[in-house]
Amino acid sequence: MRESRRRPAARQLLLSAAARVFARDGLDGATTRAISREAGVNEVTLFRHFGTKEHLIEEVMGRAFGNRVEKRRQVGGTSFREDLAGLAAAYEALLVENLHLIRAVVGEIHRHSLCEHQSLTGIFSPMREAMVQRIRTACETGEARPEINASAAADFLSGAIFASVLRRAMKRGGRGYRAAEYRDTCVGFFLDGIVAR
Amino acid sequence: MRESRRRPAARQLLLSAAARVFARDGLDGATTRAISREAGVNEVTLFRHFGTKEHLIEEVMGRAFGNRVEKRRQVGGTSFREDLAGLAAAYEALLVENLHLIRAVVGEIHRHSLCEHQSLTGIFSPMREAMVQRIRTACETGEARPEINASAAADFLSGAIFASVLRRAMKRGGRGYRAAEYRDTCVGFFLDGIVAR
DNA sequence: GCGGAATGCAAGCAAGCACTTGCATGAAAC
DNA sequence: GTTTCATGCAAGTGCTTGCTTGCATTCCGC
Repeated sequence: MRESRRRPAARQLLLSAAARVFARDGLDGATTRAISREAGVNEVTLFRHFGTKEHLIEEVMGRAFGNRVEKRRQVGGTSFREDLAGLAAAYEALLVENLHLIRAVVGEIHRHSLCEHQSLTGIFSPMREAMVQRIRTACETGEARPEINASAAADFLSGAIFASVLRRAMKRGGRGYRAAEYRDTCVGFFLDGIVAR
Repeated sequence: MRESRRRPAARQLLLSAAARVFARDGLDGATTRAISREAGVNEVTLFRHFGTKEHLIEEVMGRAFGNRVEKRRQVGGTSFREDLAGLAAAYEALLVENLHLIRAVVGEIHRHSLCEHQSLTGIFSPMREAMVQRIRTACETGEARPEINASAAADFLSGAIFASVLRRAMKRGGRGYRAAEYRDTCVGFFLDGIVAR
């Protein structure tokens, strides 16, 4: 990059500080003063680099979600069940890692110019795609019923994981089961259903 | 109520207007000016009634979620599958109905004094409880496998519904299937699993 | 060493914010 | 008819916000 010559320190400091402050205080709640203070940089420098707060938001979201290359979607397990459990665990870890930013996005992004699609596609799609692929393969190899809609199935499972992460983040007391335990239970329900036979 | 004598119009107008503006602009984004203008009352009246904006938020959330008596949890269907499908549809309708407020809560409530527990318990719990009950009954009557954890199962299904509502609200393009269709597919997965046998 | 780019610093501006004060009004309660 | 009380209105206070300006400093390539 051409802007990385000389002293590009401030820009990076500002971007990572902004991500933290956005996560902590929300997109609207985060002030340019707080961000620059967190970055250890003068507030003026923020505006010299990004022009407006809105541009800063766009850059932060783009880096956090958009341009991310997901490396975790390894599916090298032995069984369908193991692969799915692994994907569910990886997806949950990804969500937990970015939870505060996700909460900010869910609540506030609709009031900003940044396209909602771009910001969430980056974090939801890669993992979803991996699940869709694995389920589709399973349908072909006979591990899963062939008439299954792989996209809907992936949305179903990943949605349940997503909601559980959100629920754990909002509720004070626990729910009587631990995260990993709950995740495995979900994969079990997903694969076997709950109906007696 | 003793405060309903005389002219209690302003208070109710303010509460319903606040709910709309909070949903539209977020908790922080909503200004007392905008709320009072939407209510058609003077801004001063808002402060005379609620003292601070924070108290207003508490009242609105309490009325929207806390004191709500859920009447929709009728479970009079014939089969387990039908009952579950009905509960899922009712739950989704409830979520869609309050979606904007829920988004605001998810994104911003952690910055306000209002207890997170109270605000979300009211909207999530009643429907969840109905699901737990029905699943538990199914386990006893043999409609579902007896070793199923009814709480985890209800969280699983309702979580998937919740995430699908959020997903539809955020994504521009559709996903290739309609809401009802997807919901029924979820219930199907939930009951039967996706594994071939 | 010199020039230019990046950064810091002090100050400030216009706007918007939550919230207050003082006073007038009108309708209901007595 | 008088009192009471909810409400409206106009104005304003102190604070914070995003953003700007002008100028001094520091660092790096040439």
